[in-house]
Amino acid sequence: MRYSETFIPTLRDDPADAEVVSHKLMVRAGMIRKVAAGVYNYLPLGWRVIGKVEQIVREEMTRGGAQELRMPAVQPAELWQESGRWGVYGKELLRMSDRHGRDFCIGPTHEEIITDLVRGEVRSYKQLPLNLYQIQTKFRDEIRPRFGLMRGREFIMKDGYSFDADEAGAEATYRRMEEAYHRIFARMGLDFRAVEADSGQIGGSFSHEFMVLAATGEDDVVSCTTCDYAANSEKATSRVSPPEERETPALKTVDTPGVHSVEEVAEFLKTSPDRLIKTLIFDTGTEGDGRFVAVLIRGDREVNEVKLVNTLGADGERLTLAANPDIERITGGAVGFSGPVGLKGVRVVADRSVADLTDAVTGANQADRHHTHVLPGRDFPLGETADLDTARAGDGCPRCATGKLVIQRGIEVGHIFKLGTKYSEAMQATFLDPQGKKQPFVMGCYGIGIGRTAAASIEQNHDGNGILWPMAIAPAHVVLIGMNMKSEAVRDTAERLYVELRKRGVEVLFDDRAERAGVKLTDFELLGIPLALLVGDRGVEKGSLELKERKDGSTTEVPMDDVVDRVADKVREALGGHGG
RNA sequence: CGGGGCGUGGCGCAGUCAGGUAGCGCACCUGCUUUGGGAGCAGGGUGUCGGAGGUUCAAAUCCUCUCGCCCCGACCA
Repeated sequence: MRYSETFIPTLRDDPADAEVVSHKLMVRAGMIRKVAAGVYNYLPLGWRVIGKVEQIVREEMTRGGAQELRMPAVQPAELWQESGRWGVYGKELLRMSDRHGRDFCIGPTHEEIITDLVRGEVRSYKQLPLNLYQIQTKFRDEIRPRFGLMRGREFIMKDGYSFDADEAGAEATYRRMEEAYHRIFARMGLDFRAVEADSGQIGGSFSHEFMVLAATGEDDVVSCTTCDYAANSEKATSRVSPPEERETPALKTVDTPGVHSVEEVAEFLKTSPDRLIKTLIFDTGTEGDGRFVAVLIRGDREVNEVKLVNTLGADGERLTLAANPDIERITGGAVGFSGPVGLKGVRVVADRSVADLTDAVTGANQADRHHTHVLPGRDFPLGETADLDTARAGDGCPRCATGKLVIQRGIEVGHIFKLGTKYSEAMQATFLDPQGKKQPFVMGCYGIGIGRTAAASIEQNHDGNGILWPMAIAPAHVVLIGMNMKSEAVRDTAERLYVELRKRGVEVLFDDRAERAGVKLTDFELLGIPLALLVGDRGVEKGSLELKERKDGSTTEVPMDDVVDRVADKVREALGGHGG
């Protein structure tokens, strides 16, 4: 690439509408331009980065036994109705109709399409396993797109789907994909963690997210300081030790005038927040008897709503805390004094932390009154219990005995799910097993945000002057800078090196512009290409050129005759055995 | 959807409170000089001030509506 002929519109100032560093730098470096909220143009340099990321993904998916194909972006509503998701996917699904009034959507994901394809073609267990993927533009009408490529509405995703004959096969495929994902993100030089995750809207039995650790991440990653436990905060559990066990005298009701909050109650009754039982009335938003649910949790802990949604089988978008009049009707008392003792006609779910409590305190379902000396199981039935607790930094690790949990921010760049038979059953996608019996496919699905991965790399690798691309996904390996293109000697040397470097498989951005050296060096730093080879009169006369590392700004003198070898070696070394 | 903020040459912004000929920096174009860390001098304006309506002798500025964009929130008892 000759800089003078390439469309690289760099900017001196940060764009006014960008907040995070990857967004600012990708715009400034002339890699992306916004078209609408969450919708971008990918300019030549940005598109090269995307291409590099895609290529690494392809290579490792192939190694993991997957095959690339391509499905349509526009999908008919019927398939979504069949899977049941047309009704539940919500406003994120961009819907439209064609000239005949038939409903379509722009695919946010392709479980329906692939399941339809495979059920139509695969008849026998002998044709399994099958692992298919594509790299394609997706559209999700996000509530709030933001941060450039980190959360776009239109975005490029690698989505893969596997079909196995049984659980064991599906599990093996899942492991192969998990390994492939580790290789993919390691090759890109990212600092990441694979964490246990909630499977959310896609559904299924279990899943892992691949999180790039960065302060601007939108997710909280909970991990153990000593063992390898790591989970999304939506899913994370922790060891919560109960307060000291003690004898519980007979239940007593006491006046607590004007005392509402957990802290106030604990102080007023001379006890600690971890002996309180908070009772929260949730509204699932559905009609009928099961609409309201009372949730019990220890006073010093907080309900994890994602876990609650999963436990209740509720719709996460509809679940809210109940309105005050509803609370008063259900508990028969004032808001702020709810408690499980004598609570009737409503489903009660307790967090595990409540089961261990002795000599506890709860609201009495009357204004300004609480119960003391409450023993779960004795004073109220301890029916349904579940893990509903939000893990916190400093909590004990649930897996090892000694570790403490820490919380870091992470960017979700990949997500793998074991789907089981959720879609194959809903869509009656079956094959014949060796006994000639119909069986539903056991599925998995595997996503990677291509653009988001590029953005995450910048979040993790940048400095005050610009981007620091790892060699593997940089838009070029080296910038060949003609320091003064008016000098004939410089021009001739640079032109010769441009040819020779490319012959050696090095990707060169030849800065042949009639700009001053300072401008070129500044742009080199902004663009973040790992190496710069400086060709100036000084070096040409001396017979040695300067090779500059973007990462630390260091410069080494290389004899003219060795320059091509040296650059080629450095590139090969940085790619770690994977070709350019 | 709720709250807040912002829309003025390509980009970043001032001007809006207090109505009176649309500005600054960068970029861009021409010429000369300069050429190893964002050059200097001289000349050049490329704008329906997001849009529509209203008030006024007069609107970027005041009022109403509308569109777009950004941020926070949409469980925190």
